[in-house]
Amino acid sequence: MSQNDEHDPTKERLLDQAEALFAQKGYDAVSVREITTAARCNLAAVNYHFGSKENLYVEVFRARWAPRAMRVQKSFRDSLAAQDEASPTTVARALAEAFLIGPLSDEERYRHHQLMAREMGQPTEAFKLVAEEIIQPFFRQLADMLRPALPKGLDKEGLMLNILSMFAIVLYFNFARAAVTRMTGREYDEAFKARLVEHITEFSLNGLGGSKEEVSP
Amino acid sequence: MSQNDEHDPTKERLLDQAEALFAQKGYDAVSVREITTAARCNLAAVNYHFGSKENLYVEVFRARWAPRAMRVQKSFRDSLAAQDEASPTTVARALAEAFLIGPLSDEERYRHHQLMAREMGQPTEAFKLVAEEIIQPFFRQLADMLRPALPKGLDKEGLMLNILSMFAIVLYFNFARAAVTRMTGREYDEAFKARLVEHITEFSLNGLGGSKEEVSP
DNA sequence: GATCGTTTGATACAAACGTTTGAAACAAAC
DNA sequence: GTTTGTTTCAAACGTTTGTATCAAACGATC
Repeated sequence: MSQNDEHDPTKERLLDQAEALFAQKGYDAVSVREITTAARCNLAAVNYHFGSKENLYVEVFRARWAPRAMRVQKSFRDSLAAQDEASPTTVARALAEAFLIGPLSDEERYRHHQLMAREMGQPTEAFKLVAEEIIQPFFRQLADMLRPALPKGLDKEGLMLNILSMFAIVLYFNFARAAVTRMTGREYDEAFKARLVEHITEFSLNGLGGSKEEVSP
Repeated sequence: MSQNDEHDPTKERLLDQAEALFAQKGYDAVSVREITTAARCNLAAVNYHFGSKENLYVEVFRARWAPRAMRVQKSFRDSLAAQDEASPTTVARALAEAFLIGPLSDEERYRHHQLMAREMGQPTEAFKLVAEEIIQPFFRQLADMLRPALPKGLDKEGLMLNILSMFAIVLYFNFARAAVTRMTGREYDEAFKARLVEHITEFSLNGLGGSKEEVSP
């Protein structure tokens, strides 16, 4: 064998272009020809490297989406570690910052959440991978962080609903940019994203049981 | 002319089946043959009645989606009118109830929010219609209701962000049922939907400036 | 009951789809 | 320099796509 590493240029280009197109248009609206043209390679390359269009889609999640999700999670943990303690306020702000500003470029973030939203609404084979290896472990971490600061009477399910709601908002403000821009009249520049972080932090506080705290750091 | 009313059985069946399939699979994953087979009519019927597949899609929003959105809004206004006053608490609860329980069957609600989520992430011609005639007027109503109860210092944009966040949560718990069921282990039965209404009401309160109130009615 | 516009039906069409093929090009090993 | 395994390429495969065509069936009006 000659290689099992990840440095085949054609394969890399296919993954990049496939992800961008799948995120932008959805699986069925993208043709293999469109992907291979964008990746400047032959039509047969998809079937040679990935076996099928569907395998390529799943591989996009394994090789591109999941690593990027890990980077976002790390960004969240780092900015939280810089705080004195993990109060609901600091957790909420760190989460909003990681997912709305964080380590990703604007285009990366858009791709990331478009793909996520599509899988949320219509789970495929890729969702199993994403849920088991990325989302569930992260939610467990979040729950462990927040549990000590919980108000009495909030059970495990209630905590999960709160975490889901925070994610719903973060997801929405990323994947529905067009709608948000239309409703607010604002583009996603740095000022607006900072505003969104403030908003999400404040909005999430009550659910997280931190309504008695001050929002500003 | 023989008719301009809405009682052509074939046309109606086409709209029904098209909506169900578009919601379930997305525009590109559904073929005209699939729609006409489901509607038990000839292949040519789509082009005869709607001119093209794309027109049919837009017409689904005009003839099915929009009227249903109006029914949900009416349900919201009615349950709010039964209250003494439109406090943030009652508004939040009425909204959650209208969109999670409300007048729609479970399948209707699922269709409705699937289509909405798709248009949010990737707006088409249909989104213009939906935004201008349904969403924006409703948001204006909501803003007018909430404005008197606003805490000081919450500007127009902040109010819009709060409304968007409430909708993000409501949308998410409807269109991402599969993901929510996976994370919580709960099916969307009456008990869970009631739990979700409670959760959303409470979660939204801080953002809406009602954190000083009691949640239970 | 003949005539009209309207709706259905079977069929045809070119274009695009995902996938397969087999030969050419390539790089490394001997 | 030949051999070997890997990758790329143009071309073609059989299906399926959205749309067009046109005759048959229908329903009301005269």
